[in-house]
Formats: sequence, structure tokens, C-alpha cells
Amino acid sequence: MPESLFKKRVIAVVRAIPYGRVASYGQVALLCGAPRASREVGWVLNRLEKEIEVPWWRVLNNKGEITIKGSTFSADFQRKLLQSENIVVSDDFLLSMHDYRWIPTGDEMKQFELPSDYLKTVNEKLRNY
DNA sequence: GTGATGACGTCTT
DNA sequence: CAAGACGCCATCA
Repeated sequence: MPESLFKKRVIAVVRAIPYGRVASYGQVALLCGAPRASREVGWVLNRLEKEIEVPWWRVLNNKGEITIKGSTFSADFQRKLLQSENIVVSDDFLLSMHDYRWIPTGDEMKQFELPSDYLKTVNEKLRNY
């Protein structure tokens, strides 16, 4: 994986998450072609700074829990952003992945240019969500 | 090069 | 169900 390509992919995937929908870190990693790099997704989002417009708040862990730890933004702020998209978030920073998780269509996935043989495992994983 | 550090995921108690 | 252990891997010091 060439230098900074991973970062570009993370940004591309996160930007594809539609308004009012969310995705998990592991899911973003999966769509980046690096299925076991979930922690790195968080790492990239953590130091986004003033990058191009990226809806980073639509990414949470697989349980639907807000686990932000960066100093720039708080969990409270992330919850506000999610709520502003009509997403119901409980007081303990939890939301229903079942209700809000984004499952990309095959068409949406084309832009990620993933190898055709890899797409099989992607779809398999997405089915388990 | 080498070891440490995560906005994680999953399996095991 | 909750908490801990491990695995993971791009970056950084």
C-alpha cells in the first residue's frame, strides 16, 4: 500500500456515506481494501485537520457507539452533528447501527475501484451487518 | 531499523 | 452482558 494512498481511500469512502446514514471504522477499512485496518481509519480521521469536506461524524465503532477521543472535537459535538441529520442518539452516545448503517450498492462501490475478486468478500461481510 | 501508539474488532472469560 | 486479551497495521519518534 503506497504512501498516503490509504488516507486518500479513507477520505473517498467516508465522503460517500450519505446524509443521515453511518458506517463503522471496520466497514470503512473494508471498503478501502484493507479489511483489518480499522484502527488506522480512526487514526486518519483523528488528524484530518482542514482537509476537504469529510463527514467524519458519520463513522463510529461497530456497536454504534461514539468513541471519539481527539482534542479538536468532542463526543458531544459529534452527537449534535448526527442528531442534526435526524439520527436518534441516546444519552450514552449510542445509536442503532441496524437502523442507520449505510450499505453501499454495487454501483456506489464502483468508484472505489476494488479488485473484482475482493468484492466477493466485501459483499459477504456487508451481508453480515 | 525498532518500538510505541491508537476516534477498532473479535474472541474469551 | 461486561471486561480483558490479542490481533491488527499505517505512522511517528
